[in-house]
Amino acid sequence: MLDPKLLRDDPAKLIERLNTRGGDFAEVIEQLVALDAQRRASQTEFNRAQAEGNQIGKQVGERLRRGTDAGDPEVFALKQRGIDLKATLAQLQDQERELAERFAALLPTLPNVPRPEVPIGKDENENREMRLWGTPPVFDFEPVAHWDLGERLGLMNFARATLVAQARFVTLVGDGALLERALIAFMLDRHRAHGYLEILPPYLVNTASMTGTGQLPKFAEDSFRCRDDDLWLIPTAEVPVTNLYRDEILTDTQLPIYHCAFTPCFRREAGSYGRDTRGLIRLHQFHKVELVKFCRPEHSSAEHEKLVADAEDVLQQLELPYRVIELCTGDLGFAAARCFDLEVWLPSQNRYREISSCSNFADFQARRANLRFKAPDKKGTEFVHTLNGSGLAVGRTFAAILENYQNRDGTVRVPEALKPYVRKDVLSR
RNA sequence: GGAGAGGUGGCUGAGUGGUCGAAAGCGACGGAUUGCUAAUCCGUUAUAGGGCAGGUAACUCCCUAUCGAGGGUUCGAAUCCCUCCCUCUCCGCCA
Repeated sequence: MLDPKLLRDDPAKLIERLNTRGGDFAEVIEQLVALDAQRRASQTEFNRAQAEGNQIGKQVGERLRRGTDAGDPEVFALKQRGIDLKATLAQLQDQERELAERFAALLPTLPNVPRPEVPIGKDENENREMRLWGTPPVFDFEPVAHWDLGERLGLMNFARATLVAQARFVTLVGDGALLERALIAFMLDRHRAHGYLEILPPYLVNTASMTGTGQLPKFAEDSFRCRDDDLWLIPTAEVPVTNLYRDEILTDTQLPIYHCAFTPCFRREAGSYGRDTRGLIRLHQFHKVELVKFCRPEHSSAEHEKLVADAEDVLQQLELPYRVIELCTGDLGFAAARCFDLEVWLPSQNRYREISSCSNFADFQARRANLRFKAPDKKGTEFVHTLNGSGLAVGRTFAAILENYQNRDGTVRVPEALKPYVRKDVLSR
Protein backbone atom coordinates (compact mmCIF):
# COMPACT_ATOMS: atom_id res chain seq x y z
CA MET A 1 0.00 0.00 0.00
CA LEU A 2 1.22 3.45 -0.87
CA ASP A 3 1.73 6.32 1.53
CA PRO A 4 -1.39 8.49 1.30
CA LYS A 5 0.88 11.53 1.61
CA LEU A 6 2.13 10.85 -1.90
CA LEU A 7 -1.35 11.73 -3.10
CA ARG A 8 -1.34 15.09 -1.37
CA ASP A 9 2.22 16.12 -2.03
CA ASP A 10 2.57 15.64 -5.76
CA PRO A 11 -0.16 13.66 -7.49
CA ALA A 12 1.12 14.53 -10.96
CA LYS A 13 4.50 13.04 -10.19
CA LEU A 14 2.87 9.93 -8.73
CA ILE A 15 0.80 9.44 -11.87
CA GLU A 16 3.88 9.83 -14.03
CA ARG A 17 5.88 7.27 -12.07
CA LEU A 18 3.09 4.70 -11.85
CA ASN A 19 2.37 5.04 -15.54
CA THR A 20 5.82 3.66 -16.30
CA ARG A 21 4.38 0.30 -15.28
CA GLY A 22 1.96 0.54 -18.16
CA GLY A 23 -1.64 1.67 -18.04
CA ASP A 24 -2.96 5.03 -17.01
CA PHE A 25 -3.36 5.81 -13.35
CA ALA A 26 -4.46 9.43 -13.76
CA GLU A 27 -8.14 8.75 -13.19
CA VAL A 28 -7.76 6.58 -10.09
CA ILE A 29 -5.37 9.02 -8.53
CA GLU A 30 -7.54 12.02 -9.17
CA GLN A 31 -10.39 10.09 -7.61
CA LEU A 32 -8.24 9.26 -4.61
CA VAL A 33 -7.06 12.83 -4.18
CA ALA A 34 -10.65 14.05 -4.17
CA LEU A 35 -11.77 11.31 -1.79
CA ASP A 36 -8.90 12.08 0.53
CA ALA A 37 -9.82 15.75 0.73
CA GLN A 38 -13.48 14.95 1.32
CA ARG A 39 -12.62 12.37 3.88
CA ARG A 40 -10.47 14.74 5.89
CA ALA A 41 -13.06 17.50 5.80
CA SER A 42 -15.69 15.04 6.94
CA GLN A 43 -13.48 13.73 9.68
CA THR A 44 -12.78 17.22 11.01
CA GLU A 45 -16.48 17.93 11.16
CA PHE A 46 -17.22 14.65 12.86
CA ASN A 47 -14.44 15.23 15.39
CA ARG A 48 -15.90 18.63 16.27
CA ALA A 49 -19.31 17.11 16.95
CA GLN A 50 -17.68 14.42 19.08
CA ALA A 51 -15.84 17.07 21.06
CA GLU A 52 -19.12 18.83 21.74
CA GLY A 53 -20.73 15.60 22.90
CA ASN A 54 -17.81 14.89 25.23
CA GLN A 55 -18.18 18.40 26.62
CA ILE A 56 -21.85 17.86 27.41
CA GLY A 57 -21.13 14.56 29.08
CA LYS A 58 -18.51 16.20 31.26
CA GLN A 59 -20.79 19.04 32.25
CA VAL A 60 -23.57 16.68 33.31
CA GLY A 61 -21.13 14.63 35.31
CA GLU A 62 -19.68 17.69 36.99
CA ARG A 63 -23.09 18.97 38.10
CA LEU A 64 -24.25 15.63 39.42
CA ARG A 65 -21.02 15.20 41.32
CA ARG A 66 -21.55 18.58 42.95
CA GLY A 67 -24.92 17.35 44.15
CA THR A 68 -27.23 18.95 41.63
CA ASP A 69 -30.48 17.04 41.49
CA ALA A 70 -30.92 14.78 38.50
CA GLY A 71 -34.24 16.44 37.75
CA ASP A 72 -32.69 19.90 37.69
CA PRO A 73 -33.80 21.89 34.62
CA GLU A 74 -30.22 22.81 33.72
CA VAL A 75 -29.17 19.16 33.74
CA PHE A 76 -32.26 18.24 31.82
CA ALA A 77 -31.42 20.82 29.15
CA LEU A 78 -27.90 19.48 28.82
CA LYS A 79 -29.20 15.97 28.43
CA GLN A 80 -31.60 17.14 25.79
CA ARG A 81 -28.75 18.74 23.86
CA GLY A 82 -26.91 15.47 24.08
CA ILE A 83 -29.88 13.62 22.67
CA ASP A 84 -30.21 16.13 19.84
CA LEU A 85 -26.55 15.84 19.03
CA LYS A 86 -26.79 12.08 18.67
CA ALA A 87 -28.66 12.23 15.41
CA THR A 88 -26.16 14.65 13.89
CA LEU A 89 -23.31 12.56 15.19
CA ALA A 90 -24.67 9.39 13.66
CA GLN A 91 -25.12 11.12 10.34
CA LEU A 92 -21.62 12.58 10.35
CA GLN A 93 -20.18 9.24 11.35
CA ASP A 94 -21.90 7.45 8.48
CA GLN A 95 -20.61 10.00 6.04
CA GLU A 96 -17.09 9.86 7.43
CA ARG A 97 -17.10 6.09 7.45
CA GLU A 98 -18.35 5.79 3.93
CA LEU A 99 -15.67 8.11 2.60
CA ALA A 100 -12.98 6.34 4.59
CA GLU A 101 -14.14 2.97 3.29
CA ARG A 102 -14.14 4.12 -0.29
CA PHE A 103 -10.68 5.54 0.15
CA ALA A 104 -9.43 2.42 1.91
CA ALA A 105 -10.85 0.22 -0.84
CA LEU A 106 -9.27 2.19 -3.64
CA LEU A 107 -5.82 2.93 -2.24
CA PRO A 108 -4.63 -0.70 -2.11
CA THR A 109 -5.41 -1.14 -5.79
CA LEU A 110 -2.42 1.04 -6.62
CA PRO A 111 0.82 -0.84 -7.23
CA ASN A 112 4.11 0.17 -5.67
CA VAL A 113 6.10 3.03 -7.13
CA PRO A 114 9.14 1.75 -9.03
CA ARG A 115 12.43 3.06 -7.71
CA PRO A 116 14.14 5.62 -9.94
CA GLU A 117 16.87 3.13 -10.90
CA VAL A 118 14.40 0.70 -12.47
CA PRO A 119 14.70 0.64 -16.27
CA ILE A 120 11.57 1.89 -18.02
CA GLY A 121 9.99 -0.72 -20.26
CA LYS A 122 6.75 -2.31 -21.41
CA ASP A 123 7.23 -6.00 -20.72
CA GLU A 124 9.74 -8.77 -20.12
CA ASN A 125 11.45 -8.06 -23.43
CA GLU A 126 12.79 -4.84 -21.97
CA ASN A 127 14.23 -6.38 -18.83
CA ARG A 128 17.89 -5.62 -18.44
CA GLU A 129 20.46 -8.39 -18.28
CA MET A 130 22.81 -7.45 -15.46
CA ARG A 131 25.36 -10.26 -15.58
CA LEU A 132 26.02 -13.80 -16.72
CA TRP A 133 27.74 -16.35 -14.55
CA GLY A 134 29.20 -19.63 -15.70
CA THR A 135 29.04 -21.17 -19.12
CA PRO A 136 26.24 -23.42 -20.32
CA PRO A 137 27.64 -26.96 -20.64
CA VAL A 138 28.36 -28.32 -24.10
CA PHE A 139 27.05 -31.83 -24.75
CA ASP A 140 28.16 -34.23 -27.48
CA PHE A 141 24.64 -35.66 -27.33
CA GLU A 142 21.12 -34.27 -27.21
CA PRO A 143 20.48 -33.18 -23.60
CA VAL A 144 17.49 -34.89 -22.08
CA ALA A 145 14.69 -33.06 -20.23
CA HIS A 146 14.84 -33.44 -16.47
CA TRP A 147 11.51 -35.26 -16.28
CA ASP A 148 12.71 -37.97 -18.62
CA LEU A 149 16.03 -38.25 -16.83
CA GLY A 150 14.29 -38.29 -13.48
CA GLU A 151 11.77 -40.93 -14.34
CA ARG A 152 14.34 -43.14 -16.05
CA LEU A 153 16.55 -42.91 -12.97
CA GLY A 154 13.59 -43.67 -10.73
CA LEU A 155 13.98 -40.36 -8.90
CA MET A 156 10.48 -39.11 -9.53
CA ASN A 157 7.08 -40.35 -10.54
CA PHE A 158 4.41 -38.09 -11.94
CA ALA A 159 1.73 -40.69 -12.71
CA ARG A 160 1.52 -41.89 -9.13
CA ALA A 161 1.32 -38.30 -7.88
CA THR A 162 -1.62 -37.75 -10.20
CA LEU A 163 -3.22 -40.93 -8.87
CA VAL A 164 -2.80 -39.76 -5.30
CA ALA A 165 -3.61 -36.10 -5.91
CA GLN A 166 -3.89 -34.44 -9.32
CA ALA A 167 -1.88 -33.31 -12.28
CA ARG A 168 0.92 -30.88 -11.40
CA PHE A 169 2.11 -32.88 -8.43
CA VAL A 170 5.18 -35.07 -8.19
CA THR A 171 6.30 -37.94 -6.03
CA LEU A 172 10.00 -38.07 -5.39
CA VAL A 173 11.42 -41.53 -4.88
CA GLY A 174 14.61 -42.90 -3.37
CA ASP A 175 17.59 -40.77 -4.34
CA GLY A 176 15.16 -38.23 -5.76
CA ALA A 177 13.77 -37.64 -2.29
CA LEU A 178 17.33 -37.65 -0.98
CA LEU A 179 18.48 -35.05 -3.48
CA GLU A 180 15.56 -32.79 -2.62
CA ARG A 181 16.32 -33.09 1.07
CA ALA A 182 20.02 -32.52 0.41
CA LEU A 183 19.29 -29.33 -1.50
CA ILE A 184 17.13 -27.99 1.28
CA ALA A 185 19.73 -28.70 3.94
CA PHE A 186 22.53 -27.33 1.79
CA MET A 187 20.73 -24.08 1.05
CA LEU A 188 19.74 -23.49 4.65
CA ASP A 189 23.28 -24.15 5.83
CA ARG A 190 24.64 -21.59 3.37
CA HIS A 191 22.18 -18.94 4.47
CA ARG A 192 22.75 -19.60 8.12
CA ALA A 193 26.44 -19.09 7.48
CA HIS A 194 25.57 -15.72 5.97
CA GLY A 195 23.74 -14.62 9.09
CA TYR A 196 20.14 -15.56 8.37
CA LEU A 197 18.13 -16.89 11.29
CA GLU A 198 16.31 -20.03 10.26
CA ILE A 199 12.54 -20.07 10.69
CA LEU A 200 10.19 -22.99 10.26
CA PRO A 201 6.81 -21.29 10.11
CA PRO A 202 3.24 -22.50 9.86
CA TYR A 203 2.22 -23.62 6.39
CA LEU A 204 -1.35 -22.51 6.96
CA VAL A 205 -1.97 -18.86 7.65
CA ASN A 206 -5.00 -16.72 8.39
CA THR A 207 -6.60 -14.15 6.13
CA ALA A 208 -4.95 -11.24 7.94
CA SER A 209 -1.51 -12.64 7.10
CA MET A 210 -2.40 -13.19 3.46
CA THR A 211 -3.62 -9.63 3.30
CA GLY A 212 -0.56 -8.32 5.10
CA THR A 213 1.83 -9.41 2.39
CA GLY A 214 -0.54 -8.56 -0.43
CA GLN A 215 -1.64 -12.02 -1.62
CA LEU A 216 -5.17 -10.94 -0.80
CA PRO A 217 -7.50 -9.69 -2.01
CA LYS A 218 -5.99 -9.61 -5.49
CA PHE A 219 -4.68 -13.14 -5.81
CA ALA A 220 -7.31 -15.17 -3.98
CA GLU A 221 -7.89 -17.46 -6.94
CA ASP A 222 -4.19 -18.40 -6.99
CA SER A 223 -4.26 -19.76 -3.46
CA PHE A 224 -5.58 -22.88 -1.80
CA ARG A 225 -8.02 -22.15 0.95
CA CYS A 226 -9.49 -24.06 3.88
CA ARG A 227 -12.89 -22.52 3.91
CA ASP A 228 -14.03 -24.02 7.20
CA ASP A 229 -11.16 -22.52 9.14
CA ASP A 230 -10.23 -19.14 7.64
CA LEU A 231 -6.86 -20.60 6.76
CA TRP A 232 -4.86 -20.57 3.56
CA LEU A 233 -2.06 -22.82 2.36
CA ILE A 234 0.96 -20.58 1.97
CA PRO A 235 2.01 -19.79 -1.60
CA THR A 236 5.47 -18.85 -0.30
CA ALA A 237 7.29 -18.58 3.04
CA GLU A 238 7.25 -14.84 2.50
CA VAL A 239 3.73 -14.82 3.94
CA PRO A 240 4.28 -16.40 7.36
CA VAL A 241 7.78 -15.01 7.80
CA THR A 242 6.94 -11.40 6.93
CA ASN A 243 3.86 -11.58 9.13
CA LEU A 244 5.95 -12.72 12.08
CA TYR A 245 6.19 -9.07 13.08
CA ARG A 246 2.82 -7.83 11.89
CA ASP A 247 1.37 -4.96 13.96
CA GLU A 248 4.62 -4.66 15.85
CA ILE A 249 6.87 -1.72 16.60
CA LEU A 250 10.43 -2.97 16.49
CA THR A 251 13.31 -1.14 18.13
CA ASP A 252 15.78 0.27 15.65
CA THR A 253 18.54 -1.80 17.24
CA GLN A 254 16.70 -4.99 16.24
CA LEU A 255 17.22 -4.11 12.58
CA PRO A 256 18.22 -5.46 10.19
CA ILE A 257 16.50 -8.82 10.67
CA TYR A 258 17.55 -11.64 8.33
CA HIS A 259 15.46 -14.78 8.14
CA CYS A 260 15.68 -17.86 5.99
CA ALA A 261 12.94 -20.44 5.85
CA PHE A 262 12.29 -23.70 4.11
CA THR A 263 8.65 -24.41 3.37
CA PRO A 264 6.46 -26.19 0.91
CA CYS A 265 4.58 -23.72 -1.28
CA PHE A 266 1.10 -24.25 -2.66
CA ARG A 267 -0.21 -22.50 -5.73
CA ARG A 268 -3.26 -23.15 -7.81
CA GLU A 269 -1.56 -21.88 -10.95
CA ALA A 270 -4.90 -20.72 -12.23
CA GLY A 271 -4.57 -19.44 -15.75
CA SER A 272 -1.41 -21.31 -16.67
CA TYR A 273 -3.02 -24.46 -17.99
CA GLY A 274 -0.95 -24.91 -21.10
CA ARG A 275 2.39 -23.92 -19.63
CA ASP A 276 5.13 -26.17 -18.27
CA THR A 277 2.80 -29.10 -17.99
CA ARG A 278 5.66 -31.53 -17.59
CA GLY A 279 8.41 -31.72 -15.05
CA LEU A 280 9.23 -29.84 -11.90
CA ILE A 281 8.94 -26.29 -13.20
CA ARG A 282 5.34 -25.55 -12.34
CA LEU A 283 3.64 -27.63 -9.65
CA HIS A 284 0.80 -27.06 -7.21
CA GLN A 285 3.15 -28.02 -4.40
CA PHE A 286 6.86 -27.30 -4.42
CA HIS A 287 9.64 -26.60 -1.98
CA LYS A 288 11.38 -23.32 -1.61
CA VAL A 289 13.96 -21.80 0.66
CA GLU A 290 13.11 -18.17 1.14
CA LEU A 291 15.16 -15.22 2.33
CA VAL A 292 13.35 -12.39 4.11
CA LYS A 293 14.83 -9.16 5.40
CA PHE A 294 13.54 -6.27 7.45
CA CYS A 295 15.65 -3.14 7.52
CA ARG A 296 15.74 0.61 7.89
CA PRO A 297 14.61 2.51 4.79
CA GLU A 298 18.04 4.00 4.13
CA HIS A 299 19.60 0.53 3.99
CA SER A 300 17.18 -1.28 1.75
CA SER A 301 19.05 -0.75 -1.51
CA ALA A 302 22.30 -2.11 -0.11
CA GLU A 303 20.44 -4.96 1.60
CA HIS A 304 18.78 -5.78 -1.71
CA GLU A 305 22.16 -6.14 -3.44
CA LYS A 306 23.36 -8.40 -0.64
CA LEU A 307 20.20 -10.49 -0.81
CA VAL A 308 20.70 -11.08 -4.52
CA ALA A 309 24.33 -12.01 -3.87
CA ASP A 310 23.25 -14.52 -1.22
CA ALA A 311 20.83 -16.16 -3.64
CA GLU A 312 23.48 -16.19 -6.36
CA ASP A 313 25.90 -17.83 -3.98
CA VAL A 314 23.75 -20.96 -3.94
CA LEU A 315 23.91 -21.26 -7.71
CA GLN A 316 27.64 -20.58 -7.71
CA GLN A 317 28.27 -23.23 -5.08
CA LEU A 318 26.27 -25.67 -7.17
CA GLU A 319 28.16 -24.49 -10.27
CA LEU A 320 25.01 -23.91 -12.25
CA PRO A 321 25.21 -21.34 -15.04
CA TYR A 322 22.81 -18.47 -14.57
CA ARG A 323 22.13 -14.88 -15.36
CA VAL A 324 20.75 -11.98 -13.37
CA ILE A 325 18.19 -9.71 -14.92
CA GLU A 326 16.59 -6.60 -13.59
CA LEU A 327 12.86 -6.37 -14.27
CA CYS A 328 11.78 -3.26 -16.09
CA THR A 329 8.90 -1.11 -14.88
CA GLY A 330 6.39 -2.96 -17.06
CA ASP A 331 7.32 -6.40 -15.72
CA LEU A 332 7.67 -5.47 -12.07
CA GLY A 333 5.37 -7.28 -9.64
CA PHE A 334 2.53 -5.38 -8.00
CA ALA A 335 4.17 -4.87 -4.61
CA ALA A 336 7.79 -4.57 -5.73
CA ALA A 337 9.69 -1.31 -6.00
CA ARG A 338 12.63 -3.07 -7.61
CA CYS A 339 13.28 -6.67 -8.54
CA PHE A 340 16.08 -8.88 -9.78
CA ASP A 341 15.40 -12.34 -11.17
CA LEU A 342 17.94 -15.12 -11.20
CA GLU A 343 17.56 -17.42 -14.17
CA VAL A 344 19.28 -20.78 -14.35
CA TRP A 345 20.35 -22.48 -17.55
CA LEU A 346 18.17 -25.42 -18.61
CA PRO A 347 19.93 -27.34 -21.42
CA SER A 348 16.87 -29.22 -22.65
CA GLN A 349 15.02 -25.95 -23.15
CA ASN A 350 18.15 -24.22 -24.38
CA ARG A 351 17.36 -21.16 -22.31
CA TYR A 352 17.46 -19.54 -18.90
CA ARG A 353 14.50 -20.12 -16.57
CA GLU A 354 13.57 -18.19 -13.46
CA ILE A 355 14.80 -19.81 -10.28
CA SER A 356 14.69 -16.88 -7.90
CA SER A 357 13.02 -13.52 -7.68
CA CYS A 358 14.52 -10.98 -5.29
CA SER A 359 12.37 -7.97 -4.52
CA ASN A 360 12.65 -4.79 -2.54
CA PHE A 361 9.16 -3.80 -1.43
CA ALA A 362 10.32 -0.66 0.34
CA ASP A 363 7.54 0.28 2.80
CA PHE A 364 4.72 -1.10 0.64
CA GLN A 365 4.24 -4.39 2.50
CA ALA A 366 5.19 -2.87 5.83
CA ARG A 367 2.38 -0.36 5.52
CA ARG A 368 -0.14 -3.13 4.89
CA ALA A 369 1.19 -5.39 7.59
CA ASN A 370 1.79 -2.46 9.93
CA LEU A 371 5.44 -3.29 10.49
CA ARG A 372 7.15 -0.38 12.14
CA PHE A 373 10.25 0.53 14.03
CA LYS A 374 11.16 3.29 16.41
CA ALA A 375 14.38 4.98 17.32
CA PRO A 376 14.32 5.91 21.00
CA ASP A 377 15.64 9.42 20.42
CA LYS A 378 13.16 10.21 17.66
CA LYS A 379 9.51 11.01 17.92
CA GLY A 380 7.05 8.77 16.14
CA THR A 381 7.52 5.54 14.27
CA GLU A 382 8.61 4.64 10.76
CA PHE A 383 7.69 1.75 8.53
CA VAL A 384 10.45 -0.76 7.98
CA HIS A 385 11.47 -1.83 4.51
CA THR A 386 10.90 -5.46 3.61
CA LEU A 387 12.78 -7.53 1.07
CA ASN A 388 12.64 -11.10 0.06
CA GLY A 389 13.93 -13.55 -2.49
CA SER A 390 14.05 -17.23 -3.20
CA GLY A 391 17.23 -18.85 -2.16
CA LEU A 392 16.24 -20.95 -4.13
CA ALA A 393 13.21 -22.69 -5.59
CA VAL A 394 14.20 -26.28 -4.75
CA GLY A 395 12.34 -28.12 -7.50
CA ARG A 396 13.75 -25.90 -10.20
CA THR A 397 17.22 -26.32 -8.73
CA PHE A 398 16.65 -30.09 -8.80
CA ALA A 399 15.68 -29.85 -12.47
CA ALA A 400 18.70 -27.68 -13.30
CA ILE A 401 21.08 -30.13 -11.64
CA LEU A 402 19.67 -33.11 -13.53
CA GLU A 403 19.90 -31.33 -16.85
CA ASN A 404 23.27 -29.61 -16.43
CA TYR A 405 25.01 -32.57 -14.78
CA GLN A 406 23.67 -35.32 -17.05
CA ASN A 407 25.91 -37.84 -18.76
CA ARG A 408 25.45 -39.55 -22.10
CA ASP A 409 24.41 -42.78 -20.36
CA GLY A 410 21.55 -41.08 -18.56
CA THR A 411 23.28 -40.89 -15.18
CA VAL A 412 23.74 -37.62 -13.32
CA ARG A 413 26.84 -36.39 -11.51
CA VAL A 414 26.31 -34.93 -8.05
CA PRO A 415 27.62 -31.36 -7.70
CA GLU A 416 30.68 -31.15 -5.48
CA ALA A 417 28.93 -28.95 -2.92
CA LEU A 418 26.14 -31.50 -2.46
CA LYS A 419 28.31 -34.57 -1.99
CA PRO A 420 28.47 -34.20 1.81
CA TYR A 421 24.68 -34.22 1.82
CA VAL A 422 24.01 -36.88 -0.83
CA ARG A 423 27.04 -39.05 -0.02
CA LYS A 424 27.21 -40.25 -3.62
CA ASP A 425 29.13 -39.13 -6.69
CA VAL A 426 26.61 -40.20 -9.32
CA LEU A 427 22.89 -40.82 -9.46
CA SER A 428 22.18 -43.94 -11.46
CA ARG A 429 19.66 -46.73 -11.60
C1' G B 1 -15.62 -33.02 21.44
C1' G B 2 -17.08 -31.76 27.06
C1' A B 3 -16.30 -28.25 31.27
C1' G B 4 -14.28 -23.77 33.01
C1' A B 5 -11.24 -19.07 33.08
C1' G B 6 -9.73 -14.84 30.67
C1' G B 7 -8.46 -10.88 26.85
C1' U B 8 -6.47 -3.44 29.86
C1' G B 9 -0.34 0.64 27.91
C1' G B 10 6.81 -2.39 26.45
C1' C B 11 5.69 -6.14 30.58
C1' U B 12 3.12 -7.35 35.45
C1' G B 13 -1.45 -5.76 37.11
C1' A B 14 -5.62 -2.45 39.47
C1' G B 15 -9.93 -0.42 37.86
C1' U B 16 -17.98 -2.53 37.74
C1' G B 17 -21.21 4.03 34.78
C1' G B 18 -18.88 10.52 35.27
C1' U B 19 -12.19 15.05 33.90
C1' C B 20 -9.92 7.10 33.05
C1' G B 21 -5.76 7.21 27.95
C1' A B 22 -6.45 4.66 32.34
C1' A B 23 -3.61 3.54 39.64
C1' A B 24 0.65 0.98 41.18
C1' G B 25 5.00 -1.80 40.23
C1' C B 26 8.81 -3.32 36.78
C1' G B 27 11.60 -2.01 32.63
C1' A B 28 13.48 2.05 29.55
C1' C B 29 15.07 7.16 28.98
C1' G B 30 16.62 12.17 31.07
C1' G B 31 18.44 14.68 35.42
C1' A B 32 20.42 15.07 40.66
C1' U B 33 23.65 12.65 44.06
C1' U B 34 28.27 9.41 43.69
C1' G B 35 35.88 8.17 43.57
C1' C B 36 33.63 3.67 40.53
C1' U B 37 29.56 0.33 40.77
C1' A B 38 25.25 -0.25 43.49
C1' A B 39 21.53 2.27 46.00
C1' U B 40 18.47 6.64 46.51
C1' C B 41 15.60 10.91 44.81
C1' C B 42 13.03 13.86 40.89
C1' G B 43 11.05 13.83 36.09
C1' U B 44 9.67 11.57 31.34
C1' U B 45 7.75 7.21 29.13
C1' A B 46 1.39 4.26 23.90
C1' U B 47 -0.29 4.57 18.92
C1' A B 48 -3.04 6.57 15.01
C1' G B 49 -5.98 10.24 12.40
C1' G B 50 -7.34 15.29 11.91
C1' G B 51 -6.49 20.79 12.64
C1' C B 52 -8.75 26.50 7.81
C1' A B 53 -3.18 26.68 15.53
C1' G B 54 2.28 28.25 16.00
C1' G B 55 7.48 27.60 13.87
C1' U B 56 12.05 27.59 7.80
C1' A B 57 12.50 23.06 10.28
C1' A B 58 13.38 19.41 14.20
C1' C B 59 9.05 20.21 16.88
C1' U B 60 5.13 22.34 19.91
C1' C B 61 -0.05 23.01 20.83
C1' C B 62 -5.35 21.64 20.20
C1' C B 63 -9.23 18.04 18.92
C1' U B 64 -10.67 12.98 18.09
C1' A B 65 -10.21 7.71 18.34
C1' U B 66 -8.23 3.27 20.55
C1' C B 67 -8.78 -0.96 27.37
C1' G B 68 -9.63 -8.26 21.69
C1' A B 69 -13.50 -6.87 17.30
C1' G B 70 -18.37 -5.23 16.06
C1' G B 71 -23.15 -3.58 17.64
C1' G B 72 -26.61 -1.82 21.69
C1' U B 73 -28.23 0.92 26.34
C1' U B 74 -26.98 6.03 28.31
C1' C B 75 -26.28 13.04 28.38
C1' G B 76 -21.78 9.95 29.41
C1' A B 77 -19.04 2.98 28.77
C1' A B 78 -12.57 -0.05 30.12
C1' U B 79 -16.90 -0.61 33.42
C1' C B 80 -23.87 -2.74 31.81
C1' C B 81 -26.28 -5.90 27.54
C1' C B 82 -25.78 -8.78 22.75
C1' U B 83 -22.83 -11.12 18.79
C1' C B 84 -18.21 -12.69 17.07
C1' C B 85 -12.85 -13.67 17.43
C1' C B 86 -8.75 -15.22 20.16
C1' U B 87 -5.88 -17.21 24.34
C1' C B 88 -5.33 -20.30 28.60
C1' U B 89 -6.61 -24.54 32.15
C1' C B 90 -8.79 -29.44 33.08
C1' C B 91 -11.02 -34.00 30.94
C1' G B 92 -11.57 -37.03 26.50
C1' C B 93 -9.48 -38.25 21.64
C1' C B 94 -5.26 -38.18 18.43
C1' A B 95 0.16 -37.53 15.42
